[in-house]
Amino acid sequence: MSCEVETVQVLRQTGHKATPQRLMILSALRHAEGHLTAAEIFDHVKLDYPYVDISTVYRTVTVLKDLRLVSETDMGTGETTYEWVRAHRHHHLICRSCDSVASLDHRYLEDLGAEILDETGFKPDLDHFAIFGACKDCQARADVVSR
Amino acid sequence: MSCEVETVQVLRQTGHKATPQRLMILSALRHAEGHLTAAEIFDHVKLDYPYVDISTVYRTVTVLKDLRLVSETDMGTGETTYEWVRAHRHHHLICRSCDSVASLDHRYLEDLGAEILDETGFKPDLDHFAIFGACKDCQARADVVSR
DNA sequence: ATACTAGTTGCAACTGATTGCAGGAGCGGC
DNA sequence: GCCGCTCCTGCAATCAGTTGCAACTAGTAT
Repeated sequence: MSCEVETVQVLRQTGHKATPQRLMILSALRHAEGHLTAAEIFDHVKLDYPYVDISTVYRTVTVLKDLRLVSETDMGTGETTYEWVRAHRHHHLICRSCDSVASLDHRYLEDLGAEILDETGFKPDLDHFAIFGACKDCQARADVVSR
Repeated sequence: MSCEVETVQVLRQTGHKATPQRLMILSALRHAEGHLTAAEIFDHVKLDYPYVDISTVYRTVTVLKDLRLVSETDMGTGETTYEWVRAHRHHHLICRSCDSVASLDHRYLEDLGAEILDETGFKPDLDHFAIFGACKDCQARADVVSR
């Protein structure tokens, strides 16, 4: 647990409290590479503080998500995953057939967002999407049965 | 229950069986206006056949979803909703602040899909999206706190 | 009509996630 | 340093959705 000063400020400025539990959850997310499930965060925090409750993990990631500090993604595995939001915004292309995951630059969604805002006035959040479909290889193999 | 002949054919052609339970679930979805939750489908079917199990409802909508006969949408209410796929493909713009729901024409997503396919070779499914964000009114009121 | 088989059902147990509540703790003001 | 308001936590109950399994059945072949 270290260097979380800015995050703590963001929390306080928005009327939230910087509790030890939150800092531990924050730290787990910050120092992880890529996505973590709620259960993984839970296990990680338990090493330092065995009394945490899983509901605290869920409530904390909800707060962090609302503050746009972490992104939430349903990768289609049954468990939702969370990721610390870093500089490089990206999305995931998940193949329904072979479950491979590729990255998609934020640019594509940015254009879509701008277009929707222009034409409808609705300002979409397109922070972190999981887009399902068929990857190149599986299309080639054409064993994608769907219809 | 009527006029489900084509659907029954699609089921059979894909190696599925047209069971009474499925026909009732199908009928509930077909004759409903808009979205239904699994629980709503369940209640509806129970009127005709009180022995259905909720797991049958879930398994059936999964099959129908895979066949692209119904679309699944998480409207952010905690319950997933299902909708019979009709001619007019559309998406939903859901305001995080006031929970209002607006429609978005499929065209926007179609362009994005084509672009992704061209540049990455990944063929995305963009059938029916729920896009969260801030509606025009709530942006104006600027009581959208986020960050 | 009968038999066979793969897909389906209902049940019960289970998993991931959410919620209500009473006690506890952060943090801004004095 | 202490007070008090508000937010937060852990617990337990609950909800939405999934899964393993044995019994059953739609649809096909005979």
